[in-house]
Amino acid sequence: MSETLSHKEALQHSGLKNTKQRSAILNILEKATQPLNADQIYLALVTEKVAINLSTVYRVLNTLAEKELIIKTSSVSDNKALFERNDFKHQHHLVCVECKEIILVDECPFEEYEKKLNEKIGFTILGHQLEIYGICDKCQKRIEEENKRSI
Amino acid sequence: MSETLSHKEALQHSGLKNTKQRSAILNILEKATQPLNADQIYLALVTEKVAINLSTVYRVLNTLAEKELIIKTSSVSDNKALFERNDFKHQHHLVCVECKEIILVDECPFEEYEKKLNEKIGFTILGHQLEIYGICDKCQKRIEEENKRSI
DNA sequence: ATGCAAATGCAAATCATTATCATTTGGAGG
DNA sequence: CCTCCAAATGATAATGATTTGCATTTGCAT
Repeated sequence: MSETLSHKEALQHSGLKNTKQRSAILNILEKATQPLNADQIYLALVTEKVAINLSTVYRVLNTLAEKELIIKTSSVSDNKALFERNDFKHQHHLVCVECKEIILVDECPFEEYEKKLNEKIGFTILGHQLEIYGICDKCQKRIEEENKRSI
Repeated sequence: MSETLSHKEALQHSGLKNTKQRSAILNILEKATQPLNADQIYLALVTEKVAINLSTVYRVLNTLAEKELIIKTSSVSDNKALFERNDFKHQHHLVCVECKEIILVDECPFEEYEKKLNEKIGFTILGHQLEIYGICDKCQKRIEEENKRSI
């Protein structure tokens, strides 16, 4: 299976052993459509009958994030760290305040902006993290329906 | 003192009592040059001889954030919530990865970007949160000095 | 001045995460 | 294929960040 082969290579390349637990966690994040917290990942593993300790989940996640195989982010609305696969694509999160779903988008408006900041403040930019809040298409439609019904 | 008068009015306007603790916390955040976590706020209050319980600090911060008198943010590098005054100005954080200082900037590149997202994905944007990582001017100079010395 | 609901102090509890140590495992090397 | 050992894990305890419950205090309307 070429997916686990690339995990094995990625782990090797990072000087990490290819353990069942690490591979399983990378698989979970590979399949996920949005960033997950440690507990969600743990539950997904349990659901797939992978024997693992929650403390190991935390340790593995932090290790993989340190090696940049995955990305650790956070969310203002939660007091929990979030993790997502690192495709080495540059993406941002759209967070629906209704259903809490996170939509990943590729567009980024920063090139010009970062140049401007560098010139103006002398700040050497290494990266950024952007979360956009709003309401997704689905929830907008649902809310419109509900508004119609309440008339 | 017109500062505490405006706090009193802001609290009243939000349906909250004007307690010593709330006023003191708003003052701390008013004076701060960057977002602070609960422990930093608690220590600043203690330093100013304000008698308060840490659990009250948490409670007051969450109450004020709920009423949008202050803003609750988070930082990926910490497992701690951050709080800052809400000037109703639109600002972003530049985070120096060296000294951890947070610099507030007014510039925002989002108008065009948000229009584009709305058209493309049908996402109704209500707001965003942006953290930019890099190295501030001061630390760049210090690092250059150190590099010169190590030759 | 009074009374009452909101707010606070305090301590305990909960939640999210990390540390410690005994045991297991991946994989290099022979 | 076997051995050995350092890395990794399981299990549990601990820690740090935050929240909760309840008795008491306080802001403020009357």
